[in-house]
Amino acid sequence: MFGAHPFLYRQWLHRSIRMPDAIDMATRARSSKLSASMDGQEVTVAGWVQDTRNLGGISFIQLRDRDGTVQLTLPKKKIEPGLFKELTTIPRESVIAVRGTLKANKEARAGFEIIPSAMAALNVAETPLPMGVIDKVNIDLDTRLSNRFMDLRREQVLAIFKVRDALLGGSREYLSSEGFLEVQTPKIVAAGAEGGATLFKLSYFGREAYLAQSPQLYKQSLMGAGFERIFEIAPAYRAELSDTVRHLSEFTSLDVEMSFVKDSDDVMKVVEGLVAHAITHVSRKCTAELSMLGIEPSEQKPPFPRLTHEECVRLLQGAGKKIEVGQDIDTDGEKMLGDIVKKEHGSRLYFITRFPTELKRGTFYAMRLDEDPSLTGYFDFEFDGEELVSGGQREHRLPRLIAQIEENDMSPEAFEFYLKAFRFGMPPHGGFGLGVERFLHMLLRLPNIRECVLFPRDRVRIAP
RNA sequence: GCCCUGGUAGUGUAGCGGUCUAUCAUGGAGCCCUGUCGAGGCUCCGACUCGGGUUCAAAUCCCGACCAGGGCGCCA
Repeated sequence: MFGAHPFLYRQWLHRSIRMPDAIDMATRARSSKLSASMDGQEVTVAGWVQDTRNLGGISFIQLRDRDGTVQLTLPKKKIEPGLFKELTTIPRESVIAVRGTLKANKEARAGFEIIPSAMAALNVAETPLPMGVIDKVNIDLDTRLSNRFMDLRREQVLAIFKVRDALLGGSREYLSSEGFLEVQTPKIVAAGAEGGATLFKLSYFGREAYLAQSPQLYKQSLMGAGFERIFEIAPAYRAELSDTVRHLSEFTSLDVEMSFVKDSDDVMKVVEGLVAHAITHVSRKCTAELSMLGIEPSEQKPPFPRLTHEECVRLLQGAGKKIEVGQDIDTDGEKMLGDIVKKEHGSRLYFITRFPTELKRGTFYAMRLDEDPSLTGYFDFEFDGEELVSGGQREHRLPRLIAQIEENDMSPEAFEFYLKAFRFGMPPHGGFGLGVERFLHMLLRLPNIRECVLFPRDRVRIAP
């Protein structure tokens, strides 16, 4: 790997220094563990040199780690000259370890500072940096993503991933408390849940295989297996030619499936319980991160409004949109609807229920309403006019399922492994899929969904 | 895939036929400064995406390629 960059490799060898005996990494404390109450103690800190302010007779260095920054203060007369010189001239973003004395001091913003007595330059950064970490100039998202390892050092970017962690943590907490079992299903599959156009094809020991676009068929198989209530948080792959601020080629899908439901409403209750709990969890746990991102914490209380697809169309017609009942709501209509529902129901979160069968055509496993087969029990769950969740009760009766597969011009033979589970005891069941990045995108009101992924994959980007 | 817009120092930009030896900020190199935290002062460094064309003259106009941004369709 280094073969292509001998220069970089050589430089790395030269500039890296073994940890000197004066610094014991076993005692290293992260910035959040230090406080003014430790006045006079010897401490070891390590991190990235974020900023150096050399005023001549005194210097200040902000040393950053995952938790924040700590200030190193170097009064020239009290620091050994060689150490002063080394610390004040090391390039920004170099990684260093420092031992020193913690001093409580009201003049320091944190209320304390560290007076260094020894340092180790663990990795000296080259200059100039490909992008600034704390510079006050804008950086294009494309530049940021091309230098993502450096972009992720920025505190507001890191904050997104701390929120993501809390969002998934809150989701797991809720689902676990509701008796759902966390599972993992294969991502290399022989057949897709929907049409073939959106599948990434790959060569599997000479045979054709695909990256899973959804765990749908496996989730349902597990209902046949008697797992009753399961969830999965895993990547899903879509080879759609979408190039927008809300699409990714690889995204994280939070999928839920549950047996013995009476109808889609049972599924909706889990959706709203999950979403409300996750938002509340984030609001309580990530106050600092939310404030850094300019987001007001909010606690959402279910139930959320439920509007039938037909009602939504009528609302849009009332607002002057050209649309007919039974017709799909386009992107513009979806956004309008988000505004209307917020105004009339006071909620950013709502369900669109009773989707017309015609609009869920690819979704052959959707159960249709007995009283009106032109409608399904399927719903979308929307957040500020963006689709967050799609789900509903599945068709568990084999003859109808086969008929619906055939109606979609697909061959039941291709789904044999899946259909087999319906022949030997399949309970009525339903579930949903939630786009984790979509959730973050809307919750944090980020301009682009790519912000929510460490290393996003889109139509053109496969590196880094 | 379609429509629109744009590519100028490491980064973000101004300029949009001659006055460009290309603006500003940020950054980098260096110097001064004992309380910085958007530090301050001084010096220097660093760029017109590529290929054709039009013109006396192209960063600037035209064509193509490549790259990027926004929108649509589709979807989580």
